[in-house]
Amino acid sequence: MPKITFYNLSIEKREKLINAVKQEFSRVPLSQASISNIVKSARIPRGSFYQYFEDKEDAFFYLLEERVKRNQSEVYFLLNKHNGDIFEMMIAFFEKVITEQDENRNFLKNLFLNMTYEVEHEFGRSFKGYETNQQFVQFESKVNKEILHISNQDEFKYLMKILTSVLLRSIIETFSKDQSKEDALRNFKLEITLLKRGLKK
Amino acid sequence: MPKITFYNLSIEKREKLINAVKQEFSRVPLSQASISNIVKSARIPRGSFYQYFEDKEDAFFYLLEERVKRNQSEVYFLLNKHNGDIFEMMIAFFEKVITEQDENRNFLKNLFLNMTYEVEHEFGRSFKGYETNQQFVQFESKVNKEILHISNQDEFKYLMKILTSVLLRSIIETFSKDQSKEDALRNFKLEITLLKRGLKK
DNA sequence: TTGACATATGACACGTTGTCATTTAAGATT
DNA sequence: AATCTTAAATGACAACGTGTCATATGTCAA
Repeated sequence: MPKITFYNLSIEKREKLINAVKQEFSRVPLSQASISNIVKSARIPRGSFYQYFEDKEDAFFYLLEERVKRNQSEVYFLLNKHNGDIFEMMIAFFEKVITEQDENRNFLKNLFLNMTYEVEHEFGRSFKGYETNQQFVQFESKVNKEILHISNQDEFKYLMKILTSVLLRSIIETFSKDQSKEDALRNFKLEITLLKRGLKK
Repeated sequence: MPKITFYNLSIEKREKLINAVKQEFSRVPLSQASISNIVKSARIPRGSFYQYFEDKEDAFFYLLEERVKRNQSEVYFLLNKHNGDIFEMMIAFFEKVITEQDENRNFLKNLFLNMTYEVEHEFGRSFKGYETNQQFVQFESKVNKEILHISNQDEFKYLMKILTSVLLRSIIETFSKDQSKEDALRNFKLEITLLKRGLKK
């Protein structure tokens, strides 16, 4: 987590810093990003960076968390829009992510092509909320369970795990192969179809 | 790929080097591994390392590829053992990976908790073989398609994609949460059950 | 013995990281 | 206004890691 001093920053200075951070993580993935570049582009002395963040990772996860918060709103919105149909929500979410433009796209590309467990775990919160609160229950209540082939609470969790792992892998494939929106969507929809109807006769 | 000089090495020296490499990548994930440590533990001069490998990644992927080759044999073996039932093969493979012991386990843990796209792609070859040859067709021919709910060649590919992504995420979860073999297996089997019967009523 | 080629070696230049002693700023107190 | 106190800013620096390169050493054939 960013240090208190970060939050005490004036809006302008904070924006300047965030932009520099974003720029660096859009340029290269976390492992290749350099603090030297960030401070250079934000025009702050090196020591200052460490006044605001613990390290590279800290800055990266700050950015990621902001994105996850936006995702959560998006997920709610899409779930409502599709009347609680989780499959349709996933497809809409998939489409939204892969059509992101410009710097955001590069950030996402670097993010998805370098999905360590920690990053995946954080990103997964887009759908689950944070354990500490009741967001998962809240989320669950928005889902139309009528159409799902599950017999208990527990199975719903596994269903979500399956869906998010297929979603993630599809996004990764899209970015890695630079697939067109159309191709990517067709592939993902096909996988969802298979998932819905089952893999075994 | 390792350079020719690497393959010209005497068996003893090569073993010594490989062990040092393995040790380092069992200690920490790729991004944190250091060549300095490797050469120290292999007792070779720094320059020699670069005589054999391009860089850290090169050494890492060499190790990974060796593992993938072994996986391929294992997959064939397990597929035969279970009469072409791909679901049973997956479960058996899952069990084998998560019960790996000692240094191998640490290597795998670092591997799975830091699954970048490139690593995942390489690892995925455990099931698919290499594109350049007919291994995928060969693999496919060993699978009992009778029990699969697919209507064409193409759908089989998607089915494999789904299964491998669920398998991977399950392994990752097992390592990240340090689950017991029993818990992990129970969870994975449940997911396979859901996958088989379909997620939608 | 010599030449030609492959391999080995380790010092070095370069870049990056995180720290810390020092300076500067911002309030609070008298 | 002068002084004190605490927070924040600064940049030089030590420590470390990387990849290279000029030089040394080994090998083998002519």
